[in-house]
Amino acid sequence: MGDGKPATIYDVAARAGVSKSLVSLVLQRSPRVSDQRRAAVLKAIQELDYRPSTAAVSLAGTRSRTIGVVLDDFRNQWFVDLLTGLRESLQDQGHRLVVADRFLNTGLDASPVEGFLSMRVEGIVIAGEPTTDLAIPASMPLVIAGGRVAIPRADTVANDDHAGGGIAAQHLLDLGHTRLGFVGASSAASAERQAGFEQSAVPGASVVTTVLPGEPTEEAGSRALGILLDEHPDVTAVFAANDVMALGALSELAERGLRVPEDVSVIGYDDTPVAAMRYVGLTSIDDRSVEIGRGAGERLLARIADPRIAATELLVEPRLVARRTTAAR
Amino acid sequence: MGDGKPATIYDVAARAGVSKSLVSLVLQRSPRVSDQRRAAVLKAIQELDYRPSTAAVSLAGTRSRTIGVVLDDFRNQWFVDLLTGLRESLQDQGHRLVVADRFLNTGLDASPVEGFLSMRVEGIVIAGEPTTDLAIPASMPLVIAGGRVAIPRADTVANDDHAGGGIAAQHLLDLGHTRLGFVGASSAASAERQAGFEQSAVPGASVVTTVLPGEPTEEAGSRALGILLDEHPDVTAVFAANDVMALGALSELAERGLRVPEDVSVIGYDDTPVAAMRYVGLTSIDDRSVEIGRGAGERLLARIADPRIAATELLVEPRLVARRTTAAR
DNA sequence: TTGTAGGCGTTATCAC
DNA sequence: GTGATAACGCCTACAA
Repeated sequence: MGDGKPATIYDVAARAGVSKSLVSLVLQRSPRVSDQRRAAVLKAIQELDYRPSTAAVSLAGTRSRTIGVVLDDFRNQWFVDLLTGLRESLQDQGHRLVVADRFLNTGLDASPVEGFLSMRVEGIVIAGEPTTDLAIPASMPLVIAGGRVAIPRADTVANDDHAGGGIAAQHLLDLGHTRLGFVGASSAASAERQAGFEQSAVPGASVVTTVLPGEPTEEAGSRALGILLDEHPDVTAVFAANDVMALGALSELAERGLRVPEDVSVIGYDDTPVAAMRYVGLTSIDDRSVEIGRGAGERLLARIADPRIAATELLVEPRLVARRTTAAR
Repeated sequence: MGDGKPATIYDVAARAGVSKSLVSLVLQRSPRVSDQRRAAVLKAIQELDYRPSTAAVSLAGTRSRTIGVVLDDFRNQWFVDLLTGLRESLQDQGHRLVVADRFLNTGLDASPVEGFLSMRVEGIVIAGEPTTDLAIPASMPLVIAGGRVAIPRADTVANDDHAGGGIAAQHLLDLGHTRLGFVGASSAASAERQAGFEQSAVPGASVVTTVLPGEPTEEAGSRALGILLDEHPDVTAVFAANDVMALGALSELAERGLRVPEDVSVIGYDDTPVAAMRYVGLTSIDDRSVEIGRGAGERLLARIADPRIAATELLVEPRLVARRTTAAR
């Protein structure tokens, strides 16, 4: 099939011996078409390898049936599961997903949102913390997935960090640990996780913490744990604000000659792919990204249907994923 | 700005007191517009927060100025650097990048290519090995980035696996190792890397290999190294077909109580983000994804400009990234 | 340098 | 049921 220009409805109509309108009706699965003509049209579509032009569809139609997903960075893998959830809730309704991180079209657009606006998306999902420079029109249906910073008119669907911290504490208590440590950074999530951790742990154990200003990086994890161990060498279990910091903690422990989990148990947060690697085997708290995505999609659909509904906040319950880095005391 | 419907050129024209065409000319940076009118138009655009509709643009224009990038899976992080390179070479020409992995719009399209075809993209980049079920029209400008399976009419830009294997060997020889091992799987890349490795190593060292059928997974890396060490316990350095397998090798070594790099040096391939983590510190071969992306973008532009040019194959020279898992004998 | 008219491929609104 | 016909927002000759 050496196709020159893509086929149009006109081509299909001519080939099927019907009008352009009829083709359009078939495309939209209208029931008001005789089976005979429908078959003829479908046959022609097949033969011509016809494919509707999204440009023409969204220009002529009242809606673009497209949802834009803004990621902060393709390197933050958690979006993969989020997309799965979004897909589940959005594609049944025929919505197409378009993803972009902050960098994908820099040089063309100031922000990924710019591009989405040009595409006339019907709604936007922001994965993670929304940065203030996104400039999203007030009339655009919007949901924050995984972020805690609420934007007044936007729905929020996120993991329950406080509960997650509690789960981490309970796990360590169950294993018999009584001298616990927490390493964190200066983010809302870290603070929430810490609070939940301490609240659930304190009745049965002592908790010492080191919270470093700045991002929750591997480097920060190493430094924080170093400081914590220098002051409290008797700690037997450590909860890190996220997996990346936990990785930093692990390398710090290795450098100090401390074995994991024999000498110190370590638990992270987010259940990232790295944590699941056999070489790492990090016990972590699964933030249920798929669920978050599904919830976010549902909220967005509701908001698109009726933009005036009140903003809601949905918390998804996290759960423990036990691996090799935690063990009984 | 409670914007109801997005502004159109008509609105802009009316506000600036000019015709619609004039607005269009300004948008396209035409020099044949008086500074005065241009200023007026730009001002109106600002005030109305006008943004051209990509749908209308690609419908009316002769070209969509859009490039589709097909990823096999968002989990394979190497595409991140590839995108950087693609961006560098494509966006100067005003091309917009759209990415999709195999799953993004399943349920709507049979394959990501379907969606791109509907969008009337001007070209397609396939990241990694092209799967045969993609069904790309012969007339679509196409380049395979990072894959070795050539499609007749497509350009190929890839890392020079053979050279990379040689670099790995040379590194280990330089460190004084003489009993080398290789663990691989059944992929074209693995075979090439192995060949390059053996060819450069054999003069000065012995090489034993274990190649397992199937995918190059962490699990395969563990198994392969286990087999290799059982038969050849005297090996002091191991080259794995990729970082993931190397990770598997590392965990196998840990389980056997062998220290890295004191007892055994390990070197991977791809220089993935995981390898760069402090906790891992895996010496690896950088496949230069940014360069590959840049090259792929350039090839694609050339092919779009003249679809009849002969398909070319560009090999990018990889380079060593030495970290903690390799040391002198 | 500026304005006019036609068309891009599809949906939506009518008549028939 | 089916088929004209007018939008949709923009670009591109072409005319002025």
